Amino acid sequence: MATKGRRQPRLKELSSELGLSITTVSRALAGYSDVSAATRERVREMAARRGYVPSRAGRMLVSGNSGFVGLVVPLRDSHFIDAFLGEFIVGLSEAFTDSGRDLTITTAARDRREVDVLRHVVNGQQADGVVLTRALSEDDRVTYLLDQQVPFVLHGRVLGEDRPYVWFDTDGETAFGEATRMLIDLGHRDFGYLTFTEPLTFAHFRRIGLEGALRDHGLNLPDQAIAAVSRFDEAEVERAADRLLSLDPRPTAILCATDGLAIKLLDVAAKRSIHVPADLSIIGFDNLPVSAYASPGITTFDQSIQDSAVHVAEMLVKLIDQGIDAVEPRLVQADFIARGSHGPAPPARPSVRAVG
Amino acid sequence: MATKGRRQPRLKELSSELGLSITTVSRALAGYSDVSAATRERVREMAARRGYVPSRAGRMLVSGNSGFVGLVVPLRDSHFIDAFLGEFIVGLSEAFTDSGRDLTITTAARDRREVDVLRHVVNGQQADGVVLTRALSEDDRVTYLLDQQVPFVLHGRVLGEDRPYVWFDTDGETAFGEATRMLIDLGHRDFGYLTFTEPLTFAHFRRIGLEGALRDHGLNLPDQAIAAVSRFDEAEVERAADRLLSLDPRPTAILCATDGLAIKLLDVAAKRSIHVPADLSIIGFDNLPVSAYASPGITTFDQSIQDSAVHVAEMLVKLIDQGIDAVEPRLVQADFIARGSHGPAPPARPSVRAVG
DNA sequence: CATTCTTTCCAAAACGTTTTGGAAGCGGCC
DNA sequence: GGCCGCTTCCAAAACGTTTTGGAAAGAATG
Repeated sequence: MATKGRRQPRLKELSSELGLSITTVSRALAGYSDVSAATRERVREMAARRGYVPSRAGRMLVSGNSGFVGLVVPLRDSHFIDAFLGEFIVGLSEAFTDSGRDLTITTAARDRREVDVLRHVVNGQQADGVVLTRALSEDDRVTYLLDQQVPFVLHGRVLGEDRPYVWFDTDGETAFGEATRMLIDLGHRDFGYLTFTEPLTFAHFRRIGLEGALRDHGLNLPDQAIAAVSRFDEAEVERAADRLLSLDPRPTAILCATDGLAIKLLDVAAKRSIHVPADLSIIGFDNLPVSAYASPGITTFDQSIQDSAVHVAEMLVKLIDQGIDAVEPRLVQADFIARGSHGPAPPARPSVRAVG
Repeated sequence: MATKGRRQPRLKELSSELGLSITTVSRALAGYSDVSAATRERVREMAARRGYVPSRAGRMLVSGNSGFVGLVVPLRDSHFIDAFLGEFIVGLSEAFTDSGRDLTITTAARDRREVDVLRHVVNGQQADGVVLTRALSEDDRVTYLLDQQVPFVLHGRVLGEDRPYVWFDTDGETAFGEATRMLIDLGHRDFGYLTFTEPLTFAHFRRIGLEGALRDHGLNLPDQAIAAVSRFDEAEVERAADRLLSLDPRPTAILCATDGLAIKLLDVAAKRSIHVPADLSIIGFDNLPVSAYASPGITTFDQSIQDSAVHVAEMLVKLIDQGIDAVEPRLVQADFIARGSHGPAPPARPSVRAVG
């Protein structure tokens, strides 16, 4: 056992030292009018001097609210996605603190599914609401929280949920649609898409944007030009990139679901002496810090993770305080960041088959 | 007011449904032997079916422990340091969850000093222990927590605190000492140091390492070759880097307290057509993801932030459970990551003064 | 049969807070 | 003097849990 630290003063102690009842001290600190100005001052002075802060537990018990907001982070991902999470957490924490709440972070370990951890957090009443990141197309966390009527905000969207819920998302469909149109204007005709096998909703929408724009121009994305990799397997990304670059005809433009993938693809292209952007245009999403320093810099979309976090936090606070009718889901546009990884399509060259 | 969600079942409810007392249900779930095996099973089955999780508040109240561990994050810093924080948080959370605790994150907003926030967290009994990052040479947080006898682990060290406390640090002194010796062997004689004005202890030790190695070789670091910048002011970094590169004689090797600074310095050098590493060797610290992608890649030291976080978490858990005698402070060595930003000293060239 | 020991259960207290429903004292009013 | 209203205070209850100190019933022991 650790040596018990000097115990913090509690209401009982303050009240006996002041010769007042617990009730009066509590009400004085809360600023109620049924305690005289003189007493109020006396109480406040004493509380300040003793550094009194009400016990969270006592408060929770009577109010039913914990004053905490929960975030369940999934088992550890690749390095790049962790970067997202870190920034997101810092942004959330800042915004929640502004509203007098604190953020608690629980990890879904290897052996506990996220929804189980969530159930634990919710049923243990250790959070008045939760934030969900990394939405899946069909997400059991969303179903569960809706069933339980627990306030939550989803960063991202799910597909096919009829009940209303609060989400915040970046419009990847529009972004990749516009990127694709731009590339078509630059002469590109053979496209590829590098994405994740996990049914991440954002990857879905980005693909929809790409395919929609292609269709509008009478083009299409052949199945073999879509490479999907698990986000837990670094090596697989290289193999997938390699496969895309071996296609015949080889795509002249590859859109990547995230910057993390784009950077890997850039590496693989370099190894095969495929010049970017002369031979190949690459476009990513997220505007990771590294993307600016890759050579060439990755052309990408910025969605200001910290801003997203702040919005998500504000939405959740509003949801908790005022109910679901007070808050609208929100779709924000991503900013296009033009850097060096895209350019005009290379002059048409005969396919390997035509040569052979 | 938000619509109250379906209330979670509590002990009282379970007990009345089972026709048992609250005590028995509680003890059955806790596995005490004074409840029959049959009853225990019956209780457990019911609890599982109803998804019962004990209320954190109730537990806290009686046990005096919150089950939370606190982290107070300082007001928002520059982008690069935030990257550190994010990774650190994810590592912490993972390790704490393994020990059955959760991490709470509170932000020191613009107007609240860190130590005040800390006082709030501690006196409100919302954490059984806290983690401190970014140690300052003289750190009022450490003084406060020692006074209050609150368990804490400091990531970093302070100077001149006599009482024992638990810290975890990376040996920047040895690292920069060795880097300096290596650079001396490569022919460098004129060194510079780019650091922070804030009295961050890690910057202090890194500088000690640099100066110690210089002294061993009869060299020294002139005052004007030390440039210190506030970590909140991006523009100042450029000015400082500029100033270092304008010295006469111009340093041929500049050590930077962090990779963030090193990258800025690299940019400024490029703008002035100073070639790295031909004209200037740069060495950083932290091994940020971007450092690998800068060109040339930054030679740096890796301290595996996630591993640090895990160690810090484990130390704190031990400290809380077993007391301060059970846990030793710990100094770990950083890994040298040789990349392209350092090399042999350029051939001696006459100083500006000698020419004029 | 009376006594002790086990087994199985439970009522009550305690933790710290806020809220509810008064109570006491006082001055002013009829 | 009796009544009212105002100001200022407080006792008690409630929130959910764990622990303490039994109690009741049956089994083993004398």
